[in-house]
Amino acid sequence: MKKTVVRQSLKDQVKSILIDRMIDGDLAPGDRIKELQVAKELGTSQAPVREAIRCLETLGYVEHIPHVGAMVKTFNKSEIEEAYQVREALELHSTALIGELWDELVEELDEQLALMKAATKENNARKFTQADNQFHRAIVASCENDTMLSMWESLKMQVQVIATLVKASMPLDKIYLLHPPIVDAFRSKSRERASLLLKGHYKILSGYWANLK
Amino acid sequence: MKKTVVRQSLKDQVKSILIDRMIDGDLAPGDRIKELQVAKELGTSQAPVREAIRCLETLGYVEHIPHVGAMVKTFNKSEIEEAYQVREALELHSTALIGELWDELVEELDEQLALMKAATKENNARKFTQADNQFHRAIVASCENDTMLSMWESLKMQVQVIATLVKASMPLDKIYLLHPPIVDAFRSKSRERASLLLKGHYKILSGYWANLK
DNA sequence: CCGGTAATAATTATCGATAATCGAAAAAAG
DNA sequence: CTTTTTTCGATTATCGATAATTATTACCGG
Repeated sequence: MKKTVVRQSLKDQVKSILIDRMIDGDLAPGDRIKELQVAKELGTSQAPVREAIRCLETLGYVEHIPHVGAMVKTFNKSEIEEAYQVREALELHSTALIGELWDELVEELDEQLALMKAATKENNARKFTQADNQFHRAIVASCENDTMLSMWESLKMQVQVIATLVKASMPLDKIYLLHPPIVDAFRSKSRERASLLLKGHYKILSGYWANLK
Repeated sequence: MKKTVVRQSLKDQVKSILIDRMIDGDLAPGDRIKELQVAKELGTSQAPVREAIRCLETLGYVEHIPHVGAMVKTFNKSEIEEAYQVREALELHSTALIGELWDELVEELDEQLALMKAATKENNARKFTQADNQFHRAIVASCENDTMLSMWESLKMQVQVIATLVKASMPLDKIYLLHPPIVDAFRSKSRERASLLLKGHYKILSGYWANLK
C-alpha cells in the first residue's frame, strides 16, 4: 500500500481548469486569457498561470502574441479539416497495426455504439459526440501505440469546435448508421473492410465541415 | 517595409538553446535540467527557464517529476518504434492526400537524394540523416496540411535518438538505395507504388531498431 | 472634424526572494 | 555492522514586486 495522498501542482490545476473551460464553452475561441485575472480568480500568483498557458500554447489550444497575451485558439475551416485528416491517418494506420486486441476493441465499440444509439433517440448531440469520440479513440488505442494515441488526443480541441458548430444541424441518425458496419468489420477482423468504411465515414464527415462558414 | 527588429522573449531563447543542446548531444537523455543553473548560465532568472521547460515537457522532449525536476527524455525502444509508426502513418496519408505539388515534391526529393548520395560516399551519417529527414519531411509537406507537418516534426527527438545510436553501424549505402524507387514512384504520380515503397522502407528500418540495446 | 502625437492604463515578462519538497548525508538505535 | 530516523542541502514551486510593451485615450494643431 503506497502513498495515497495525491499532490497536484498549482500550474497543473490551472491548466486543467482552463482546458475544462474551453471544452465547456466558458472560454470561447478568441477569448483573451488574462494572466492576473485568472490568477486572482483561482487564488494563485501569476507564475503558475503563465506556466499553464505555456502548456496550452504548446498544445496548440491557445495562441500567444508576445507582450499582447494569450487567446483561445480560433480554428478556421482549413485547420479543422487538417485535424480531421490527421485523425483519419492515425485511425487508419491503427487499423493496420492492431495486434491482439480485436475482441477487446469490438467490445468497446459495441458499448459506444449503444451509447450513440441512445443519444440519437434522445437527440442529444453532446452525448452522441462523446460516445463517437470514445468509439474512435478505442480504435487508435487498440494498436497499443501510446505515441499515436496521445497525438490523436491532442486534436481534441479541433474536434470540439466542429461538435459545437455543427451541433444544431448534425443529423445524428445518419452519422450513427455509419458506425455499425465498422464494428462488424472489426468483428470479422477485416482490416481492409474496416479501413474502407472508416474512409467512407470521414468522407461523409468532410461534407459537413465543407458547409461551415 | 515593416519592422525589421526581431524581438525574442527570454523564454523562447532558453527553449531554443535547450533544444539545440539536445540535438547536438550536449544535453543527453537522462541529463537533469537544473533551473537555477541554466538560468545562471544563460544570464536570466528562474521563471523564463521554467516556462521553457514547460514547453519542452509538453512536446515530450523532457520528463518532469514534481519537486524533483526535469530530465531529458530517454526514449526506450518501444517509444522509438511507436514514433516511427506514427511517422509512417503521417507519410502514407500525406501520399494519399497530395493535390497539386507533385512536381515540386519530386524536385525536392531529387535534391535530398543527391545530398544523401554524397553523404554515403563520405560515409557521413550526420549529413545522411539530415538529408533523409528532409526527404521524408518533403513528402509530408506536399499534402499542404500544416497540422500533419507539425505533428510529424514534433517527433524529431525520437528520430534523433535512433540516428545517434545507430550511427556507427548504419549501412548508409543500403538505406540510400531504398530512396530512388520512391522518388520514381512520385515522379510517376503513382500513390500506390509510392505507399508500397514507403512501407517497405519502414519495414527495413524497423529491422535496425529491433537490433537496438 | 480629422489626424498626429503624447500620455496613460492595462497587461505581459522577468526578477529576486521566500516557501515547500525531495534526496542525500549524518546520527541514532538495535 | 546494519537499519532506521533525523537533519541538512539542493533544487523546485510560488509569491509579489518591478520593468517592459502594447493598446487605448486624451490632447493639440490644422
